[in-house]
Amino acid sequence: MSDRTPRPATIYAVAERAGVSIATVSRVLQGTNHVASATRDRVLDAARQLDYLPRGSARALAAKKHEAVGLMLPGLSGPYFADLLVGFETAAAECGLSVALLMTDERGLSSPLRQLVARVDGLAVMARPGQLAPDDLASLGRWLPLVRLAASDHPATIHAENTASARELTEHLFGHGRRRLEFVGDPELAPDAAERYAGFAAAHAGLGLVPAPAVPVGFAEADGRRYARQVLSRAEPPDGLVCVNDEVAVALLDELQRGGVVIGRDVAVTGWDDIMTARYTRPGLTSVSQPVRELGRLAATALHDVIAGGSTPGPAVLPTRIVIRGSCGCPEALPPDATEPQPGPTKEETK
Amino acid sequence: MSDRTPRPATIYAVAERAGVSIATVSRVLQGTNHVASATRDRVLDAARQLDYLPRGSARALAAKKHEAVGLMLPGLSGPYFADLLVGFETAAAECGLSVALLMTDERGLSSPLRQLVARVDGLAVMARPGQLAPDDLASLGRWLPLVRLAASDHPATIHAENTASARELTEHLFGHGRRRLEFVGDPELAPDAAERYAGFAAAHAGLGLVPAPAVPVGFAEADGRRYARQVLSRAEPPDGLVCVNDEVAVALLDELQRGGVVIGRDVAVTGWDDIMTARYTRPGLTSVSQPVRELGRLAATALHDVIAGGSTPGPAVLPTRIVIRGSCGCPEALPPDATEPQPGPTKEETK
DNA sequence: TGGGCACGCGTAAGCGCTTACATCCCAATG
DNA sequence: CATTGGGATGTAAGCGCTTACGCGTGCCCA
Repeated sequence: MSDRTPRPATIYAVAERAGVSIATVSRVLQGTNHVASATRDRVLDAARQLDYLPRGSARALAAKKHEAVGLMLPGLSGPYFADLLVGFETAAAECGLSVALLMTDERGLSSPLRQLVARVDGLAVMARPGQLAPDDLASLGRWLPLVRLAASDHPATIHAENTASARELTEHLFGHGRRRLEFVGDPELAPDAAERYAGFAAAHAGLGLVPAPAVPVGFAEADGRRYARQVLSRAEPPDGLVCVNDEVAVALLDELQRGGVVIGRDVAVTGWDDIMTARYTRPGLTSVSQPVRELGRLAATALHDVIAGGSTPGPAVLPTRIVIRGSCGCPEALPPDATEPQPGPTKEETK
Repeated sequence: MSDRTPRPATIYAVAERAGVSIATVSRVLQGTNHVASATRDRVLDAARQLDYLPRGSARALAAKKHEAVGLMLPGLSGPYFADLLVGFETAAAECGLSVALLMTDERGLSSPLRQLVARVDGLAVMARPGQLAPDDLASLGRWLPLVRLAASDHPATIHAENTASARELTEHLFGHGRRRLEFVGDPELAPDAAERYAGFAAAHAGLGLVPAPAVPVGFAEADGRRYARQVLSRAEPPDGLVCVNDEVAVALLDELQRGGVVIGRDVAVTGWDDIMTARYTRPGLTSVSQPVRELGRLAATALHDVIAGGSTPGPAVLPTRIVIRGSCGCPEALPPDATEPQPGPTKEETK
């Protein structure tokens, strides 16, 4: 613990011990240039004996690169961000890049952001609308390669497909005979939400219907619960609820059930993201599965390409997959009463 | 995008523009020492005009500190790690520290780890047993302050209480009249798991019973499913299953239900972590809630204290809370058949 | 046998900051 | 009026590494 050597070995110590110059040590350690294998071994030995570890800061300063990328997220609640992060980190590591993380849920972001920007070679940003002024972003882009996540307004954004899936999902509910649909989620809160509502509206337009206005609620369970209670108190409740994400959907579903509503019969409920919980509600939650991890991975590799190659990162849109379970009204191979045996896995029809 | 200036402003440019020396610029920018307010304003102006941003690497090199801490995790699956990360990042940010993240699920960790260690002032490590050789850790500790997470063998570990809660949970099942209990989880896979099994065993010992050997399965849903199928095929199945975490528990619960087993009547099931899904199974999953976010927060602040103060980080053990729902056999205010209205929130008795 | 050419390695010039120390100037003091 | 002290600023020495450049070998080929 406390036998931490006051001054860890430097490249000079290694060079001296190996009887070579620091340049040679440097060459050996990063594998550039040719070094006679005998010399290399001596250097490697010396480094090992001294437990040498090059200071990242010194390397970064001299080489003018950090070998690190940053990821800025608007919070880390829910499985969505965790998965995104996994994909990002994995891909970054494969490219030999460290990952610096910044969550800026509520905090004033200016100072931490600058700190982050000063220590990475590229940055992936996912931010809520209004969280980051366009000026800030422009200024960021002047410093380093930038990739935007799920920002429909940005040219080089990378995100999952929303509008078409939302339309298809909505049409699926129409197919179940549902006509009084509502979109539960605030389009103002995220570009993704806006696109999903657009798809919801498009499906209505396709049938000559007028979509109900979006229900402006947040992304958390509490938001879903709250709205469910409001629905329960209404004289003419909707017969279908297209939720902006699964958190809202499962909470809403749960609360409606507690209010005596039979999901899939009285009302159809759908979510978005296909989180773990969607598989465990009764009925299972029909949802839209996004390749979130892939999204993170793509962000990291895009950054790596830009950093390495210098090309501008292109936009990308990833495909989604509608996962049908019981909450939309589809039959489900599940024990409604668990006393009667019903073997076999959940039926998950994918389009 | 591509109007990225080839050479961003340095401290020299700012100094020149402000008509002062770089020392003064440095002093102004980090608020040390006294600088005449007129001078300060000139410097600040110049910096703003040039959009100056100090290179992190140069600062780190000169100041011999990175102002960053690292977090090493064995994967990021499930809500557990995400929450831990949130706590860690939040606290680190409050201390003015950047966060570098390293996930080392399967990868050979040597190289990325070294890269990480070279760029932070302190490191919090959570690793599976055997993932990190004791030598590695000792060597790490020689480089920088280290905090271990959920590593019962380490002196300065910080983790949540396990044994007592497991014992209490097990005794709760005894109270339901259960006698053929099994612990589903591999004590070899994590110190936490070992401690939980120890508590499970202690409860048995308290009643003069001999605990069944632990069922060595992993932490994932698939592990729970697999074991459930095995249980279903047995002549004399257990009447209580204490699972190492909620992922395993919910999957097992689901699979048993599909096999016709009535949870809470035929068998009691409990989990650990109190993840979101635990609230949505039917019956709800009885689980143990850990202050995971607090754990992350504690790790970060501990590191900060060590870095700043030089004191060795002390161990810490955080309290847990047993959350009773229906899966253990307790009555639950839930609609078994959702056609009959049953208002009111889930009853969650906490000890 | 000599010129050229790789190859292997050392020399030294930075990279952009922090900070100990020196310096300057002016107000306060005897 | 000379002296002194201290606040404001400049000077310069690093921090530990990368890398352009160049020198000295030994070897091949003419």
